[in-house]
Amino acid sequence: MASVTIYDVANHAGVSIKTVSRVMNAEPNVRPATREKVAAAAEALGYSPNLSARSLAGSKSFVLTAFVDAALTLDHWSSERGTDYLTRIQLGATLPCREAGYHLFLELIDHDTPRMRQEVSSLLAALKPDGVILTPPSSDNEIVLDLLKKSGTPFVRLAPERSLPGGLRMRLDDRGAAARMTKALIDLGHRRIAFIAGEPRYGASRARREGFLTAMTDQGLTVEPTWMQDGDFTFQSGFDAARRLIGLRERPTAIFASNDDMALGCLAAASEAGLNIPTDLSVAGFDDSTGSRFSRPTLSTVRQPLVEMAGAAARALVNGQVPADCDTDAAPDQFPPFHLVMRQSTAPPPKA
Amino acid sequence: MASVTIYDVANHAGVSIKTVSRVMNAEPNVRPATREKVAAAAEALGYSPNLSARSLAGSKSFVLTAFVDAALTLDHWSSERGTDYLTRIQLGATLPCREAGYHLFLELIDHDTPRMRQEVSSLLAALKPDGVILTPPSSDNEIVLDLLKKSGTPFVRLAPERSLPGGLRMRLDDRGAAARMTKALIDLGHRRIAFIAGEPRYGASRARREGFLTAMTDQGLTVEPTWMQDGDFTFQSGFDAARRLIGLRERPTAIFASNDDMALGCLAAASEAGLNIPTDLSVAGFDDSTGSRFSRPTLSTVRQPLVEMAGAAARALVNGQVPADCDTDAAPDQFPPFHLVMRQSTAPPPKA
DNA sequence: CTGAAAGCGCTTACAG
DNA sequence: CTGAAAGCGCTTACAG
Repeated sequence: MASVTIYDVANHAGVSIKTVSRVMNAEPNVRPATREKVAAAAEALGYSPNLSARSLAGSKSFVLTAFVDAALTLDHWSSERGTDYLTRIQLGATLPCREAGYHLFLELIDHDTPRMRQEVSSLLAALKPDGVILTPPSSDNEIVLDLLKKSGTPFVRLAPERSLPGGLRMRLDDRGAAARMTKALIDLGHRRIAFIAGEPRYGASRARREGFLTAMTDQGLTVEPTWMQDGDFTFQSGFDAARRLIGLRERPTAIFASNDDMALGCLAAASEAGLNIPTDLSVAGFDDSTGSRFSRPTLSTVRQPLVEMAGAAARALVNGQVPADCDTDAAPDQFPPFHLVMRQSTAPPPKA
Repeated sequence: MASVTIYDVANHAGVSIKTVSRVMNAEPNVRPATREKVAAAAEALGYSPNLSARSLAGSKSFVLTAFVDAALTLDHWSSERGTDYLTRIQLGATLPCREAGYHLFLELIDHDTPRMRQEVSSLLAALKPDGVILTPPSSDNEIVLDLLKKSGTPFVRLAPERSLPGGLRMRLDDRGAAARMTKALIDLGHRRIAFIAGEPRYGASRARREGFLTAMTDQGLTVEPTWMQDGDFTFQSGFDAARRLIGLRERPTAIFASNDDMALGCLAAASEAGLNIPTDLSVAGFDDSTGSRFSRPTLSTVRQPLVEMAGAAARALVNGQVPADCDTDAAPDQFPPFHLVMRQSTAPPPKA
């Protein structure tokens, strides 16, 4: 079946193709009667503008690309473990795209391979996306960020971990989420709560630390200096910090590690010390990483609202709200809502 | 950054754009020296052909589209249950696409809504995909099939259930898989094995039935006529059939239901009769549906190898092996390998 | 083996 | 408010 083009519609409606173009793009300066005539003709002929032609002629490609790590996806899939990035991104981004006449290419990227630069570079050249949604670890990949900037493509970085510049950085409200998790531990009955901070270079670390301290203070609880431990977001640093905390004379009844990897380190340290989680000690993490769902016990944590974030990212991109040289954190009121996920690693404190 | 075009490469190499085009598309009739010169220029400039331009000028769009059900995806995601279609399709189809310079649009389709026809139709008009991969329930949706045929788009139907015509139909080897599951039950020690057949209109039903009978015969086992029950692939029909089987004087020790829904019906009937699965009775299904993974007990079943099927589908499509008017079952040697997934619902028969 | 011309189906920039 | 011309970056069909 020969496809119907803008010329067919123009003929059918008795106008020029430019007028058809105006109507299809909802541009101003068309008389209502003309507009309706054209719309009717398009409807009757079943006309939809060819994406390639629009893309080639115009300044927009009507294409968004999301970068997702190939290895991570493969791992998620083959281990048959719950939630995965791909579906969440797709679900979140699809609706805003559809509403704006956009289409989404979800590209699996082989991070940390020699050919990645070449792959990403030709992806951008071939697709010319109007915007790119980066998910971890793309969000923090210097080569990706570099290529994106050079190509002048607007991009949104979801849940970036490192304080690299560039793009619209979108993450949950770390401060508020940490405060809420702290409050949840307090509500369980805990009073002696320790905190393991992350790599201090990252804004997220500071924000989570602040959230913890604020919540404690707000509830009228004191924080012993020895309960504030430094970590660097690694399992090992969580393990070491937990060891120190467990050895304390005035041992805390709960540890809030400011990411899941460190919280998993706490579980290991507790196990080594013969402590039962959660009856002897509660442990909470942050991120809702895959590991948190399959540790023993499973970890109470804070979930990054990836679906909502992908939606907000797509919306910002299709609305042209992200300039090519953007280098800002998303405004606080754009912070998507987070969720506390309380699993097996937290419980009321042991009776004194 | 102004992007580099075919003209830049032509200038750099001192040839015409047509020659550059030949080299980029690996066409014949270019002197090796010229070819190298052009390749070097493209490399040096970081040139990648613009997909829109190729698509608009040429007969191919270099785009494949996969249709996935929106509601199903949403359900999979929000229930936080393992495997999902989306990831499997993406993983399977990505590699063949990449190798052929193709890109994949994964489109979420709202099946069974009034606007579906319009949506799919404009999708095809806008994207002009060179091929479409259909997953259930798109594989059996008459409107989708109709639109695809009218548009002249080659398509592959993954795991189609109904005997509607059209496309390249790709499914696992039902006969072989049923035989293998039967063999697995026999290997567990079962001799009295019942079978619940599906809707006889479907080829798959007949094939599974044959596979069962063949395996029983090959192992020298007899099949009582009362052990062969008719079902129609619904939960209810499985429930009813299982009731009849359980009431038999010579009750079978295992029931092989030829799809998961019917097998789940068997579980319900067994529960009603106070039988313990698997100690009193083994039950096996077919499909590896989501339900099979979360029933109590979890169901032993046959997995549709969706990743491999998506891969084979993408390969056939990008290689142009699927004519627009294709209406055939994939050749038996193209049947992707299946896997038996033995879970909690099967065990050795009770000691007599 | 190589290239000049035409055209894919739109949007842009401009004119009226 | 509407339209005629030019051009986006390629491939096709043809010529040499």
